[in-house]
Amino acid sequence: MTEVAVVPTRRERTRAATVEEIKATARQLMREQSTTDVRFTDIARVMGMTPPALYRYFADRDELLTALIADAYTELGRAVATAREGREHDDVAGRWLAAATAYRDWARSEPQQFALILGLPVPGYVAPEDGPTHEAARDAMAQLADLFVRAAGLGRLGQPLLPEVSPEMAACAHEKHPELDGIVPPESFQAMIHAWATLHGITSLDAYGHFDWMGDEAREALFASTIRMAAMAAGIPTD
Amino acid sequence: MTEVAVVPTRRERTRAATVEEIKATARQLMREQSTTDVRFTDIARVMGMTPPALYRYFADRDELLTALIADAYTELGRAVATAREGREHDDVAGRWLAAATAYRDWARSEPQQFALILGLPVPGYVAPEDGPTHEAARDAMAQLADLFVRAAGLGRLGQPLLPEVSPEMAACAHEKHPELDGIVPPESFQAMIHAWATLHGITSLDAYGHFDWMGDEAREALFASTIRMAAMAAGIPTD
DNA sequence: CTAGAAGTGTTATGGCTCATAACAAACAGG
DNA sequence: CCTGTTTGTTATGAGCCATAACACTTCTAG
Repeated sequence: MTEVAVVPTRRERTRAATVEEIKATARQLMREQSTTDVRFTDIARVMGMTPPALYRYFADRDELLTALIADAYTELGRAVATAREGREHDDVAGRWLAAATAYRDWARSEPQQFALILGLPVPGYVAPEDGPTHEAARDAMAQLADLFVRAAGLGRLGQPLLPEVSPEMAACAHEKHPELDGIVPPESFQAMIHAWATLHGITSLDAYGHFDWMGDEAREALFASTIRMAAMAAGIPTD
Repeated sequence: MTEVAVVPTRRERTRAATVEEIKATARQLMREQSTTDVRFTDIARVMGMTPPALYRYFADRDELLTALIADAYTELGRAVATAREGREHDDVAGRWLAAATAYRDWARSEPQQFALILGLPVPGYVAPEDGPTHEAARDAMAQLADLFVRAAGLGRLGQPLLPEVSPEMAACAHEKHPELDGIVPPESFQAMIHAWATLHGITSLDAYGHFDWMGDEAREALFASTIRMAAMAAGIPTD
């Protein structure tokens, strides 16, 4: 346990680079072919290798898929967090808008990866024990929760449009997110999920092309109004 | 053009029955395997046939997929319409709740088919010219529009939470849905899509298992509150 | 410096699926 | 009963996943 390799060796670096190249190539092919179904043959061909060589880096397609899911989940989270951090700490309205827009933009630019983490589980893929699949949901919630905690701390978290909460939801909030106790009231916890659902709905429909029948300007305006409505309904200040 | 076969022959009937059995088997396998990726081999095995026989009924996998998508779109529409018709004509609140619940229940019971029409377009599948893929969106909109038209006719369509509408959205409403002119104002048209986005978001997250971390009662309560919030925000009476 | 070990790539192979071709059996109408 | 259509079969080829066996490169220890 002493003297662990703090500095990666040359081999470790080249191996890591190859792993990254494989994943990047897979993502590129996913974009080009508009599918989450990646063929080892194609990845290898693009990389100038033969298919079996990929098995030195990933045991099978599921393992590659798991890595891609983990990456996607991380990248979506990072995109949202970065956008959020770009606004002042006390600009709650701006932070909600920025985070929501980042969520939407990432989904539109990477619809396959978005589907990978928040769509129907991929053919044949089974999420590993406590895997990152559902963690995307948890993380999205955590980022939203941070927004609500901050708004509450600033005393700017308004009452949601729907102030009633069922005992089950209140209990769920207390059990699953005890860190919010005394800070974000149950009705705001519920409203938080409402806001996320609205954001996720408009994003999904948009990312999968179901608003293609309307013009770009109208679609942008629709998204903006949806986010604004969600904020109003959730008690997020809209300034 | 005279004397077209109004009565299907025996052959036509058996053929249609086989087509239905193929589709039903495909749907069954989709459910059992939790995937939209259906293998001709499996369908044939379940039906006691050999794989090439299926090509007598569908030219290739895409054609079967197209048929399944068309069916799914029809069935979702029918499920929602049936639920809606189960309520009195003037029970606007009940109709919204019933329609939304049917939408969610169908998605939960048939997540693969739901993903087929409203998720990421399937690997390799290209929607035929004016195909039914995006029609699911149009149909969902039409059913919602009917609800709003009826509410407006009864004078019970309230002002939405967000009364402002961008010129682009107003123009889009006028161009794409001229039948609503003078009946459903632009801000309510916009609110209608907001309501659908919220419904679709909560439904997608639920159907794909992203609320599995909460108990069944909490999930039900969450759905009910979300639908109620959406109604309030859209100006649908909640009684 | 030089084996031997570890790592990384290749070709060869088996099993599975999609899809077509060629052929056989069942069926409808004169 | 006979003939053409429909519907099924077996045979076959191409492509992909995955493994096995083998070859080359790179690191490391003596």
